[in-house]
Amino acid sequence: MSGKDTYKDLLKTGNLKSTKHRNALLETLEQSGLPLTAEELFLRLKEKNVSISLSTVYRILETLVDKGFVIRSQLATGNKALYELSHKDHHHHLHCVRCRQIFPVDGCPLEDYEQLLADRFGFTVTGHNLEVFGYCEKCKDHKQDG
Amino acid sequence: MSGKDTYKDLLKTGNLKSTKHRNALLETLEQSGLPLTAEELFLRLKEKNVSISLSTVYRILETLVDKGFVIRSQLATGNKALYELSHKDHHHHLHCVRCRQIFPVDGCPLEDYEQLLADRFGFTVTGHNLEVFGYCEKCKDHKQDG
DNA sequence: CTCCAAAATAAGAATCATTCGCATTTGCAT
DNA sequence: ATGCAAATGCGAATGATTCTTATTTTGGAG
Ligand SMILES: [Mn+2]
Ligand SMILES: [Mn+2]
Ligand SMILES: [Zn+2]
Ligand SMILES: [Zn+2]
Repeated sequence: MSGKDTYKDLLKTGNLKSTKHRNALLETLEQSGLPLTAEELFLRLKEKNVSISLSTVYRILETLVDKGFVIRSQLATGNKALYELSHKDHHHHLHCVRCRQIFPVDGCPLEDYEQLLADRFGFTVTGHNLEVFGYCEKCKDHKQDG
Repeated sequence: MSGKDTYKDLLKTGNLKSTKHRNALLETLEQSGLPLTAEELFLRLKEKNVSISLSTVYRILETLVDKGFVIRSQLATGNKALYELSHKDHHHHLHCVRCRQIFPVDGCPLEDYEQLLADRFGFTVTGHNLEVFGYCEKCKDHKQDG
């Protein structure tokens, strides 16, 4: 499940060289399953004894976003960007405002809406971002707390 | 339509003093109708001969967001936050990726979805952000251009 | 109206995520 | 194996936002 060249073919489709940094970063994103910040990735790579510069993490992420292999998102409140693999099906996340946990939710409620926008406004939709805030099951009872 | 104390009552409901800066900023947001960055607000205030510091623009915006009078949002791609009045009905925006124009759209396609999230995941939704990207009517023909 | 304490502002420094510049190393086609 | 373009390391630079502190303004008490 974990090799140096696991993502060689994927990278090749983007005309990108297969480097240990790119493979390790992609593997880390895959193992996470949840979106991570550049710094979180940097730290997880360190734990795996992958020596890498934070600049390189950012550079690799930028490249992978350009190629469409990675999705970048940014919370309205948060200051750091989040990155996750895009090879999974399109989906969204629930953000618990108390414990900060992120819950992925399969599927998307916006397909009909995008068609409506095309019909009514002549707007050709190419993508969207949706983030939902609230209290997760464990935190809903503490809704009043600080 | 334009006075120094136009928003005195609104501000009072938030225990905020009615200052010329706050009134002018709120008036500018109201006149815009579209979300603006802190810097855009700063420049529009200058044009109105309102002498204000950029730090103050940020500080006022933070205060108004805390009180719920202003909505702050951040594009996944963009680096600057956008601010708009929240006293209007809940709505979303279309972002043209070519001409960068923003088109407000009344209404929200997510009410049913939020109920579904509550039922299926026990997640108590308190809010959401939705941004739709694509090509506006004028730009759709140039979809291939740089 | 005058005066005071609290709140708000100006100005610039500080912060922090992200990007850049350039020297060095690495991947990969030949 | 060789050479060159691509990738990386590392520190400096950038830019949006926040913070610090002195000064000014507001709203209310007297
Ligand atoms: Mn979606
Ligand atoms: Mn909405
Ligand atoms: Zn929670
Ligand atoms: Zn357009």
